[in-house]
Amino acid sequence: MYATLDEMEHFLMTETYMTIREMCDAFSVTPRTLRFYEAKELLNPERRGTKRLFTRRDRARLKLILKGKRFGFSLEDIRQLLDLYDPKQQNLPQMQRAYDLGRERLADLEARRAELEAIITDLKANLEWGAKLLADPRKTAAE
Amino acid sequence: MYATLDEMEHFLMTETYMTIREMCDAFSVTPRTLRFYEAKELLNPERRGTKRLFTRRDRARLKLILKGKRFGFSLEDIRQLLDLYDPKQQNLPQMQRAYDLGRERLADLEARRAELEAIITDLKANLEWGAKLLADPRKTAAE
DNA sequence: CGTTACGTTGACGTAAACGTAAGTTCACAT
DNA sequence: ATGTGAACTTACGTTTACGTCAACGTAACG
Repeated sequence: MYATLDEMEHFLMTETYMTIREMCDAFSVTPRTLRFYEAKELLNPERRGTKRLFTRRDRARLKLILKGKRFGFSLEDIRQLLDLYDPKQQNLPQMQRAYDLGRERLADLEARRAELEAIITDLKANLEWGAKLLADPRKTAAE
Repeated sequence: MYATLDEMEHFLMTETYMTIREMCDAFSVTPRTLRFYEAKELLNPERRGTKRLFTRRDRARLKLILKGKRFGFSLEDIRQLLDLYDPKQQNLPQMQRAYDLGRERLADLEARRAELEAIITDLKANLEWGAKLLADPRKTAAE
């Protein structure tokens, strides 16, 4: 589809509108997924007649959605985070709420980072132990 | 239930067996969840008669399960990781497979760590921008 | 003008991860 | 002997996040 990844990135950043198929190819999702996200108000593409036209805003949001999912956030969690990222807000009380919510999320994410760090360290140690065992099975009984 | 967290930790580490209720209280899960994990072969408590007795091994595994879930791993993903952590393995080919799988997971986790780092940085920047806006709303129009 | 390709809206199906209710059993106190 | 409480099994229900038709619209191509 694209000669290089950079070419795709450029397309993603510059192009004003993208069709559903272009979106699917660019993000490796199915049309069903995009329509589902729209139904859940995570995206809201414009329409030319009946067809969807995804904007840069939709692309930015989709990126965040996919990342969020990889960290075990539900779509509902993500929807709330998205509002925070959206420079379309101007209602002050609502902004304050989004801000507070954002600080909570940040604390949560930093806690996760610590956890993740621990898990990685742990797994590494375990793998090294496994490597030794595989290299010299006689050591099996050793502490 | 416990006077301090340390007391609970001590209980978790020293006690040989725990009932399903003790497990639920200690890990904030429901009985259904523990039985479900057993059915999926993520845990295998011993039995006194018909009742489940959870061992230290079960507790260690449950800890990992809950962590894994927080990072978006499926129970099936986790089941495979658990075998890797288990010092009960002696089958060599199976160990080799677990080892290889573990290295893949490690790469995956390190990639996630990078992503998480990026997300945190991003969110921080966003929050600071939000803080300024909240402090001085007139700046709304500024770049 | 037909058909091929792409897109749309329902509507129903499905896998994962439990929730929930119904009925049973077993230890133990009254 | 009987009730009370905790745990058990069996089985169907629920939520999330889509997959998978079916039936239709429309734009373009030969």
